[in-house]
Amino acid sequence: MDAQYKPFEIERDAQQFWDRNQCFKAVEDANREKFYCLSMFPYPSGKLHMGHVRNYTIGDVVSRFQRMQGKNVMQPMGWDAFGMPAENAAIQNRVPPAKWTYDNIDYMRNQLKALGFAYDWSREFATCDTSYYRWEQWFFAKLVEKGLVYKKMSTVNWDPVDQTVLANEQVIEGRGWRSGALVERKEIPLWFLRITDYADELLADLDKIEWPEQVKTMQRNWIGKSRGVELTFDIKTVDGGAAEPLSVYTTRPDTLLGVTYVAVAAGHPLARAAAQGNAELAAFCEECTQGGTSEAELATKEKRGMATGHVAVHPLTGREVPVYVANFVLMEFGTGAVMAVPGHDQRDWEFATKYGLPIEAVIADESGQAPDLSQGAYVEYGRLINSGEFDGLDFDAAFETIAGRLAELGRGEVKTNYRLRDWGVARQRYWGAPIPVKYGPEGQTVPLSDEELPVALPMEVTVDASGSPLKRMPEFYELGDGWVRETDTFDTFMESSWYFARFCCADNQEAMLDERADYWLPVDLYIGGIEHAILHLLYARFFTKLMRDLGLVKVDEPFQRLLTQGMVIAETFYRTTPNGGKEWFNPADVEVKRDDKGRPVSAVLIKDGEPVEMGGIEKMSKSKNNGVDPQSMIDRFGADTVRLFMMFAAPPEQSLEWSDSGVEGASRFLKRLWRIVFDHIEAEHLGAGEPGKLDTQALNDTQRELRRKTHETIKKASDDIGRRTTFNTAIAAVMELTNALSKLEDTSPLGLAVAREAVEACVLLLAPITPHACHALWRELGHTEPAIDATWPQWDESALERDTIELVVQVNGKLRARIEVAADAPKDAIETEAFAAENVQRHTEGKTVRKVIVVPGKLVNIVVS
RNA sequence: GCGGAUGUGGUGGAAUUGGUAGACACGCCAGAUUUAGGUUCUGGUGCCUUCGGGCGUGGGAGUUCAAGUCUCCCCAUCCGCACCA
Repeated sequence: MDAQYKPFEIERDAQQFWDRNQCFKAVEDANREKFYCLSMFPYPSGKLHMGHVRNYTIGDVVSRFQRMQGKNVMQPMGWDAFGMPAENAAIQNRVPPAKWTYDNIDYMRNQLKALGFAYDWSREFATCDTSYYRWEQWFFAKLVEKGLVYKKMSTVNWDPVDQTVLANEQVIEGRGWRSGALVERKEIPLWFLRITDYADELLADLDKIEWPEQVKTMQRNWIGKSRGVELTFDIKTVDGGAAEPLSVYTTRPDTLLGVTYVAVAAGHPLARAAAQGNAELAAFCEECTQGGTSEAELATKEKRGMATGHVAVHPLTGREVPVYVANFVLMEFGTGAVMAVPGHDQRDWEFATKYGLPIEAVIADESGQAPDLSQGAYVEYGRLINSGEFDGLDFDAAFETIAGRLAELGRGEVKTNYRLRDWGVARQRYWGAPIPVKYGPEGQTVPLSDEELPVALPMEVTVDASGSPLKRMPEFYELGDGWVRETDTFDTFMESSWYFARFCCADNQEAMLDERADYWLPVDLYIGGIEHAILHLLYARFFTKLMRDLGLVKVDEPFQRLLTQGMVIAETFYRTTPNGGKEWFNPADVEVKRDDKGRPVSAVLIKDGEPVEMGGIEKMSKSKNNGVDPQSMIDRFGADTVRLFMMFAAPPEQSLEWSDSGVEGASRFLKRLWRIVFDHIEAEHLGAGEPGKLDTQALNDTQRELRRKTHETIKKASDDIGRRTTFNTAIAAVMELTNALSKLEDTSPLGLAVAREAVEACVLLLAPITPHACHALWRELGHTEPAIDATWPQWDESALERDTIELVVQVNGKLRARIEVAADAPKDAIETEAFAAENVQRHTEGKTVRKVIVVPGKLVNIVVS
């Protein structure tokens, strides 16, 4: 054994061993408990970033840990390969998206291999492989047959200069990112999946899965199930005629008597009709179509409106209130119209204040009086006032009574609503899976049959900024006899909604899924960024239910446990350029100066020695140039050091701050571990050649203490990795054990035996985290079976027992003494001991003891006054 | 704007069930070895202090014998918002 830790040799050897023996190839085995561990697959953007390394290290640690628990583990990897960046790269570099994507995949695969992840590479695929998306097309066609798909008009961001549809990301402050043109909202027909049909099940099944509560809450709020009333207002037009009654939905029917106006979307038929004879209103409606479609943009922009001149007739009182067109009401949401109660809704209040509309109180505050509405709306529940016959009712009674009255009058009904909207899956882009539908000469819309599938995406294309090349390729869409193929492609969320199932049987060319999916599913632990908490995870859950209902899988939910990992962040550095912009410098090119307490005070660029500004700690990104390249770290320290640092620096759910000195610390620890094991083996050789038998009855105090530390560490690390997934504290515990081990100077046979137990525990407990070093060390310790297949160490409860324990003694909650008592000492003996302590006497002298609290095993608190 | 989180020494973090705040590591200081520097090893390190002790977990209130942990209000930062992935 080499006295020196040489990570590059060790890592090469270990990886070759695993590869040669196909250690991570997963085979279905009904007699063993399975564990399917999955990390969110990457988009092949070019090279791995630290976020990937963190994500995949977590998955790998859990996979290797579960394998050591004896489970049949499957950990696959693949590529989420469709998406906009490939098109953008194609425009910039004139490389076809397919070539760009597959080149990136080749590079990134090698990076993953260098990190030593225990993947079953035989299951690898990219979603842009025809052999993958053909089944998505097949599945979509089945959904069309089942009526779970429909086409309807929908709003998109339209760039009038580039004549193309823009993603929300491509709309910067209301303008197209390339053209700079003011973006317009445009209506086009698009394909939708009926996710709302599954809203109730998606909501209810959240109770079945072990996900972080915050993620479940976000999904519940996103689905947004509410109970309310849908009611109608009669409309009197400007000229005194009648128009179609206006339908609105409200969750606060108790405030119905406080309605002082109603508002409709600019695209609402009522608004369109009113605009016809009203140039000013028409101009306003036109203005409302400008700007992006994102909810954040709509919600934060200035609320504006204009009266239509029409009036709405209150369904209960007959009162006539004005009808406004408002820019914050959208056709996509609900009925495209809202009733406004400015007294009890803040947004309505602001709008009413701005346009001088009446604000009336119909809900009493806690004191039973009309609330003060001069500074804002009163939005709490309360008893009704100024509501005629409904006065005095509380929310529940008012809800039922008013809903009942509306129903009697044929003016409304109780209705359950969802915030969730159906999923628009069509994109007007090239680099995606073609939607498998054809259109006939008489307007027929027909899903493609099995014989017509797959529709392969043409690979040799020229991409420019003016939209999908498919729309300019008759050889793609012309089918003859007047039939044409759909040129839209799928939302890339479609591919990521079922890849976890395909990993179970990626080699099946005859079917989408087979019985192997029943063996592996559900995924036991799914790991990925919190940014996917809603969309991706909701769509994957939805797809699982669709696949179940088509008989393809047997599970209701795809991911039993979920771990949402935090971001990787780093310090930023910049200089202000002469034109007022900022030039960002990579942390690798900057040297930070510290004061004598170690506080960073300034920084200079290494290249020119001139100062740079410190811009604060931010998420690693291209725009701030603060990304640390994982490859350069692997090249410098080796994969184990990078993995160890990532797992040690923070618990997985929190953001992790990159620190060069932290990485050096991780490297130092591995060197130390290596030397401790080396020294131990040397000591064994210098001694009798064999460590003595571990006779637990014969241990002296020091030996017993180390042995207790060993077993405490095993217990803690097992719980930290297995249950809590707090790898940082598991590592800290092992570090404590190595610290104790290096203090031990005992070369007696029994001492060596106790030390060996500790050394082996360290190696095995760290094996999932730093697998290469532990692979080598385990072999050096004389084991022929590889560390990956070693049994996870078990703790011995009897080793944890103590004869005496230390208790703290508080006086009035302040720590005053520590006492050593027998582990089984009775309460009164503990009290006596506590009062006997010198410092306790000093603080209780001349005072009256009011109370004594004894918490067994923890403390004694003496309350005096 | 709406929804969800986070905030603890100079720094990353620990404290799992309301019970010793600061484990472990980084940094810094001192010493040893070596010395060109680094490496390695040992010890110290929350702040204030009249050396008795006092203060201290973003800020303010509250519950409790006891609060980083529970409740209320406020501030700051981050994530998501349906065509980024």
